[in-house]
Amino acid sequence: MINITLPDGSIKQFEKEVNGYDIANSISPRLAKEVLSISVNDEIWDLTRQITNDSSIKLHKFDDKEGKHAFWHSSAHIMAEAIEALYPGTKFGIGPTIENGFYYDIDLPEGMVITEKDLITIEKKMLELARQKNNIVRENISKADALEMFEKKGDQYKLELISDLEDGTITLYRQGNFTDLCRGPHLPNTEHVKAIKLLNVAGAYWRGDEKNKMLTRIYGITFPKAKLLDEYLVLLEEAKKRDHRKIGKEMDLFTFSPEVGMGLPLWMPKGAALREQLENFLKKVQKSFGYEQVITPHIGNVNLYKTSGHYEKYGKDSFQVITTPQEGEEYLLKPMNCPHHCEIFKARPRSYKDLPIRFAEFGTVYRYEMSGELHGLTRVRGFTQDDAHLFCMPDQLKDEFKKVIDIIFIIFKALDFKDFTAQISLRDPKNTSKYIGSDENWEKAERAIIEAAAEKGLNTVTVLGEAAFYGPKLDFMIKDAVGRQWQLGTIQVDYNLPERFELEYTGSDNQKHRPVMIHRAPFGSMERFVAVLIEHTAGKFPLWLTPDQVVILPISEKFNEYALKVSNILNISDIRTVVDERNEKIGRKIRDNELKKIPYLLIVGEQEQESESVAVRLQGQGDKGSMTVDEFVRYIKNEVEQQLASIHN
RNA sequence: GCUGAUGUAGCUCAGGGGUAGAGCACUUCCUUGGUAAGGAAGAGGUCAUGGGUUCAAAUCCCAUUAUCAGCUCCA
Repeated sequence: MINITLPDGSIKQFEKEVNGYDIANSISPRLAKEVLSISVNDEIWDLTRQITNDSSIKLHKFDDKEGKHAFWHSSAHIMAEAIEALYPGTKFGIGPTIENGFYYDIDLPEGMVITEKDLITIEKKMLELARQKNNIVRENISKADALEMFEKKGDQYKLELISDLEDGTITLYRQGNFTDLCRGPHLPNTEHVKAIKLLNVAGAYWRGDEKNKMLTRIYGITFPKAKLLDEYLVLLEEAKKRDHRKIGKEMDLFTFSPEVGMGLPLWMPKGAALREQLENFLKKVQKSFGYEQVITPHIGNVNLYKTSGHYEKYGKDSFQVITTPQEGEEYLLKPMNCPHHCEIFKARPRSYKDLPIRFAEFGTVYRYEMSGELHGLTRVRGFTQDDAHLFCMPDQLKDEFKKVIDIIFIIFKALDFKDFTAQISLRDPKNTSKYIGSDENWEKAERAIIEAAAEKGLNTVTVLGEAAFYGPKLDFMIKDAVGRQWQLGTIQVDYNLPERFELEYTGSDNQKHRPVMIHRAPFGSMERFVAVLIEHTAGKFPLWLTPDQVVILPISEKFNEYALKVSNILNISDIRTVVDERNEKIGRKIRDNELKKIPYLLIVGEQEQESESVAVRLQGQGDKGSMTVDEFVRYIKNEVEQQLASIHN
């Protein structure tokens, strides 16, 4: 007699051992049809695996994360089966599931390539295989047998994977003519896979190491119903419409020119206006947190970066040194602001009474990113950090750190960024040579971050090996329109640069002490932040921020007067006269054309000359009815002030 | 940097060894008071750049360059 506890706490009894499929069937035939995998005592199993002891279980359908995982994992196997059939001799790397779908890394026989056109053929083959309704069978195998089997197949990638596994834990999955090394779990049968879309094909290094051979990676996604696939494809299309590169072009926010250079954005008037609003907003917040603005040059002597350690780490991969008519004199385009701010700290003796000192600068820096890395505004070679460096006593560190988290919260709240990941990035304990500074300082710094984040009640994920070379970080990641994660805000604790720059303050004991440094940039960079902001709002910025208030008075001699009133309170970068004396009706035509480009629009159309009343409509907010221009100005002023007030509180 | 794809008018794209195409945008005129109006006419392109093959190249081949997707990297 076996007791199976269901998620609601009820217990079902079975005469003898059962599997997930039997349990589902005992509840309802419909469930049995839809169920894909099962959690047994919090371990995910195949439906067909026999449960021999009392267990608590949960059945997973496609709606569950666990169900999707099994579904896509099996789909990856079906794809591999199809590829093996179509391209005999192909060797297989790994084929995991990802957030949306799966991929498989394959090594095609010499001379063969798969291009996007071939994906349709593979899709068809996959559907054909899925329709064969093959059972997917799990099999335990000894390490020796597994090695022998893949040796025979000549699949060196699987052999490499197997050699890293413990004997006794190795399982194979078999469906049709295809067998793969796999931990599982899988669907019981291929028939569940009804809709298949292979999305793209790209290169990927074996085991993610650029020294290894590059394999062909095929990405795909599958669904149990064709309708779900259609919905997903529509979603993808919608996401592409929010791409900041597309919207940026349409709204005339920024552009690139090959003449200027790749990865060097040119901000157009509206984009510059948007940036200015963001900068003003953050400056105001920072001022209330006791920051002081500083300004430093765009270049610095090479020695500055040799002192900081950046030159040794990044020198050869950076824009190269700038020489001068003076023999031996070398400068570097500023790749970061920290060393400059350290020198400001050093410029005069500091007392413990002055700390913390907080130097802020919208500092433009230049980094030679690899050409394949450049991506719209999210990854560029010249960008402006909303940078600040806080110098404090060790016992002030945690408090200061928490205050920076507060600033980031203010920003994310103001711009309605709810869906972010807070990532604690620590150094890789197995490879400490990549980092500078003593173990003791690293431990102190890492502890400070972990504690501060915990005390702020942040849900964090911890990633080893993601720290900066001088210290650990707390990074705030946000996804773009198509689900790629980008790091925005970052807070870093640093005991090392103060040592390298020999920074000191005089303590209450009249002794010299070393301050601790916090590097932080809540936006990350203006460029990347604007990019993510565009994708989150689809270009419909909040009123207080938008550069695109266009006021149009179709037929009115008072246009200039009105425009001035409105522009005094709004950040209007584009007010266009639409009154043409020769033909007063021309105004309408311009307005229609403008409309196409402007996602957020104020239209003020005069209705009755005598009363000076206008029709106001905020695009995206509907009609606001009739009001006079003065009323309109007051209304907008009020709106903007309210928005700003609610943010700053 | 690596693998693959792409580069044709301001934008979105079709075409393709022998006068360069469409829609939208732009200019002028006509019609039209209201959130992507209609009509007529016009302007706009060494088909990314440089070589090669050919009687002939925007088209085929090679190289370069930029963009896109992914990998790697990200102070």
